[in-house]
Amino acid sequence: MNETPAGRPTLETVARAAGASRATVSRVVNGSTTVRPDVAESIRRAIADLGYVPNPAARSLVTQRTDSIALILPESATRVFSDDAFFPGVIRGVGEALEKADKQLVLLLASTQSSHDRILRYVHGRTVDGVVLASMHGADTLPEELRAAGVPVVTSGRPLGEATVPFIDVEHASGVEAAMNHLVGLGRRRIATIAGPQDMVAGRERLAGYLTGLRALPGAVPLVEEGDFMRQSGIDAMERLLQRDPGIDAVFAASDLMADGALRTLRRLGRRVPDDVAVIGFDDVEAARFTDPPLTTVHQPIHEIGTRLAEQILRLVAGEEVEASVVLPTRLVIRESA
Amino acid sequence: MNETPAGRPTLETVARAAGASRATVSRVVNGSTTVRPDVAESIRRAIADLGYVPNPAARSLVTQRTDSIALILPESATRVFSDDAFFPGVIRGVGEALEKADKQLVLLLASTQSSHDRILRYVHGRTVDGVVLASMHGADTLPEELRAAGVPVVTSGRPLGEATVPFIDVEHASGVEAAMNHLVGLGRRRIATIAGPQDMVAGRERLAGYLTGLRALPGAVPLVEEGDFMRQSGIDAMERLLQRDPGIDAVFAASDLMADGALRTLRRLGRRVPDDVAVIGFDDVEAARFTDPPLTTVHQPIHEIGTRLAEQILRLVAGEEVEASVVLPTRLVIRESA
DNA sequence: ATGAAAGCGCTAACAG
DNA sequence: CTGTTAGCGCTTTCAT
Repeated sequence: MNETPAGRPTLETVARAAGASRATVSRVVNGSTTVRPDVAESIRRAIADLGYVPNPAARSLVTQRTDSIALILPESATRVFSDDAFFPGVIRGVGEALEKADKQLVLLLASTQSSHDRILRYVHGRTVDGVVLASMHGADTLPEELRAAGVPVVTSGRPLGEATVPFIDVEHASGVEAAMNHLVGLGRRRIATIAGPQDMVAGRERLAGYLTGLRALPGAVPLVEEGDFMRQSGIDAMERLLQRDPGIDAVFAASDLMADGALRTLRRLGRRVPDDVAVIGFDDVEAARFTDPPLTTVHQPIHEIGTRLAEQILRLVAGEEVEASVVLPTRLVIRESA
Repeated sequence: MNETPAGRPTLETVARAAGASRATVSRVVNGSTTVRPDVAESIRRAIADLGYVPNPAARSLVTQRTDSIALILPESATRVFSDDAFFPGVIRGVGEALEKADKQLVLLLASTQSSHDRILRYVHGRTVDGVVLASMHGADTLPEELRAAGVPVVTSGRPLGEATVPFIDVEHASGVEAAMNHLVGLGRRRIATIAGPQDMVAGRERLAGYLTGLRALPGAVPLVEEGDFMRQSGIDAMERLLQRDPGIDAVFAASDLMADGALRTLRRLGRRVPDDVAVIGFDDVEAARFTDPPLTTVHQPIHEIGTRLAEQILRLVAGEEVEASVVLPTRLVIRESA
C-alpha cells in the first residue's frame, strides 16, 4: 500500500527526461542564473511533469544545513501550557516568521528531565540549524550546554544568572511601575502583590517593579504573596493577602491568570472591584478582556516576542551578529478593574 | 566562532580510534547484538571520548526514514490557538507520546493559504515519516492530498465528507445529549443553544446532539444562534438569544469559551445562573473550573486525543494496520452553573 | 553555460 | 562475529 511503483523521481530522473546533466538540473532547482533560458525551461517542465521534489536529507548531507529551527519548551513552560496563552502565542510568532523565511519549526517539548539529554543529542546531531529556547527557570543549564555545543541559540526571557546567549525579553519592571503609579494616582494606599515564582526572571522582575513602585508611597509596607502564575494560585494568594490585611485597597498580580483568580476571591468575600479593591494583572492575554470586571493589565507583545526570536536566530544561523539582548516595551492597558 | 577545528567525528573517526570497521561501529550504534562484547565496549568508549553523534541526514538518506512526525495545524486551528486550550493540549499529548517513541515532532502551522503548498512540498520531500492533521473545516482538501502523496496520515476530528483517512474523534453528540438530559431533568423547558461553526464537524455534531436532546421535550422548538467557539461570539449569541426569547431557562454552548461569554451576558442582563438560566458548556478546559459560577460542561479527553493520534500514526508508519476511526467517550461534568 | 566526478556520513547486503 | 563494498540523492569544484 506504500509501494511507489517507480520510486520517487530523483535529480537523475529529471536530468534524463530533460536531456541535461544532474548538475544543470540542480542549478535550476536552486535558482542559479547561469543556465540557458530554454534549457532551464525544459528542465522546469520535466520537474513539473515528474512531480520532482528534492530530497532534503541528501541535500543536508552535503550542504550541512537543514533549514529548520528548533523551539524548545522546557518543563516549566509545558506545565503552564494548559491554560496560558503565552507559549501558544510565542509558538505562533516564531512559526509565522520562520515560515516567511522558508524554514521549518521543530518543536521540542522538554517535559521530563530525561528529555534534556535527548534534546542535547538531537541538537548535537545537527538536525536543526539553530535553537530558540523558551527558558524560564533560573537553574536551567540548557542555554549554556547548547551554546557549548556550538549551535546558534537565542532564548526567550533573560536568564537568571549571567546571560551567556542572546535573549529577547520585555520590560517587566517598568511596566509594573506604570501599574503601581496608576494605582497610587487612583488614591490607593494599601497595595499588595501576588508575585510569580521567584526562580523565574519574570517573577522576580515583576516583584521588583512592585517594590520600586511602592516607594512612591512613603511608609507603605510591602505585602507579598507568591503564586505560580496560574489561576488557582491567584485565588489562594488573595485569600492569604486579605487575611494578613483586610484593608487592602489594591493588588497587582504578576499574571492575568492570577489576577483573575484574585478577582474571584474578592467577589466571593464581598469586595467590590474596583470600588473596594483595584486589581491589575500582567500579560494582557485574551482572557483579560473578559474577566468581570475586565482587567486592567500590563501588556506585553507576545506575538512580537516570537517574531523577534525568529528574526534573531535566523540572523545567527546566517552567520550575522546580533544584539546581546532585545528588550521590548510593555504598556499599561486600562480597563474597568482599576 | 562556529568553526569546529577538527570537524565533527564520523563513523570513520570512531572506527579508526577503536580499531574496528565502520560497519561494526554502526552495529554498536544501532544496538545490534552480534558484536563481541569487548569490541563493543571499546567502541562505546571511543564514541564517548570523541563525543560522536550520528548524522541524521546521512542516516535518513539510506534508511528512508526520518524518525519525525509532522503535526499540521490549519488556519482555523491557529486562529483559535490564542485563547483555547484545545490545540495546546493536543500538541502536548502528541509530543509526549512521540517522545516516548523517540520520534520528533515537527510543527507545521498552516496559517495562510500559501502555506498549504509549502506543506505539501515539505511532505512530498519526505522530511517526515507521517502526518497528524488537526483538520477542522469541512472544505479541507489537505487530508486527501496528503493521502494521495502516499504519506501515512491520521486526522484529529472526523472529516466532514467521507472519511478517506483514519481519524480520532470524540462522541460529540452523545455528550451533548447527556447535557440536554441533565437540563431536562432539572426541569428546564426553554433550552437554547449557542452552536459552533457549521462547517466544522464538531460544530455540526454538537448541534445535532442538542436537537436530538430537545426531542425529550414534546413541543419544544429549537432556539439556535451560531458562534465561532470563542468568547466574544458567546457574548453576542447570548444577547440575540435573549432578544428572541427572554424566557429562556437554559442554554447549551458548544464550547466552554462561548459558555463563559454567555455567562457574562446573562450576568450583565441581571439573570442569575443557574437560578434563572442554567448554562452548560463543552470541552472542559481548565478555565471552565474558574468561571462564575463554575461551568457544568461536557468533558472531552484532550490529552488522550493527542496520545491516540500519536499512537495511530506510529502504527501506520511502522506499516501496521489501524482502525479507520477511534471515537473517544465524553462525559458530563457537573458544576454549579447547571 | 554545462558535464564529469568526487564525496557528504551512513546502512545493508554479502562475503568471509 | 566482522570487514568490504555499494550506493542513498544531492551539491560542488573543476574542466571544458
